[in-house]
Amino acid sequence: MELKSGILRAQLARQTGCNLETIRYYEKVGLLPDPPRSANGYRVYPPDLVQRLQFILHARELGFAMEEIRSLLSLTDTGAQTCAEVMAKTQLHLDDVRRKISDLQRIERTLSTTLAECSGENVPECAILSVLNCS
Amino acid sequence: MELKSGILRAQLARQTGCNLETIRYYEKVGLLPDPPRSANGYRVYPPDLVQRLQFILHARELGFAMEEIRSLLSLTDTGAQTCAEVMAKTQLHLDDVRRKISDLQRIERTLSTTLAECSGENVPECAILSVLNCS
DNA sequence: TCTTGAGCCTGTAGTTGCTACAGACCTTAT
DNA sequence: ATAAGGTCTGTAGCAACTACAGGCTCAAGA
Repeated sequence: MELKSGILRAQLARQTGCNLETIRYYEKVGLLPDPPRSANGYRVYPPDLVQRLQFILHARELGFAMEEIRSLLSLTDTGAQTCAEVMAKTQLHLDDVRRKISDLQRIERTLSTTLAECSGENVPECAILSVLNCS
Repeated sequence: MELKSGILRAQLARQTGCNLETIRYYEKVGLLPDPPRSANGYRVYPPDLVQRLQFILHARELGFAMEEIRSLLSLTDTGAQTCAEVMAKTQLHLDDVRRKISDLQRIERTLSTTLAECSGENVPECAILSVLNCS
């Protein structure tokens, strides 16, 4: 099969560590463009898509939601993005991450202090059950 | 409508703060039992279901997954639960919570240190974009 | 040449934990 | 008589994927 300077989906997946099906999903939701097709209908990606997909995957690792990633990409797609804009979006995401951390920390404190009150023995009375049953 | 010592779904929702539809959902997935019905087909809950639903809601607030709640309930439903069993399940959940916290903290550190490197000005160069674009 | 196996295509279903309808019934009050 | 509100059922939608099933196509080996 002749591929003038393009790669197939599995190669894109391998080069980025992305799941094969996820690539198709990102295409469906518009994070990746509809790629050109070869004569037999196979997707043929230009090599710079490796970079774009890696951008998406890195953003995902940092917990950005799809909608946030979409909006970051729409900035860079114009080529006229500014650090100020990117910072603003990132700051909002960071606020969200911090909220999640403190929610989880509150849960962590409740669980660990309650666990510390448990006898851990083969008895029906249990501090955790008391907390869950409290009205 | 005659309800011998039972309450309707909306009342159960009001008394627990639970969403109306969520009650039906918990019934469908087996956390709440199929309640008896009045002549017209309305659900009529015995009053102790308030307690059970509150147990579920408290567990959800503490981040327990449905499957974990199901397993806690199946312990208490026998009436022969032990503190040791409940502790073991709770400890597993706590481990999970702590994993999530440290994942989020890693993200938080990356985001905040990268943000600190940003100029925040109206220029295209941006530390965040560099991180997202790195290969 | 035939066949086998791998790779690609599409569409769709499943995941978790809900939430929100649509359309039909029933009850209560005016 | 009718209007407003409650209840019922089933189903669709959310995020963010992941994993099939069923059908082509392609390259390599016997």
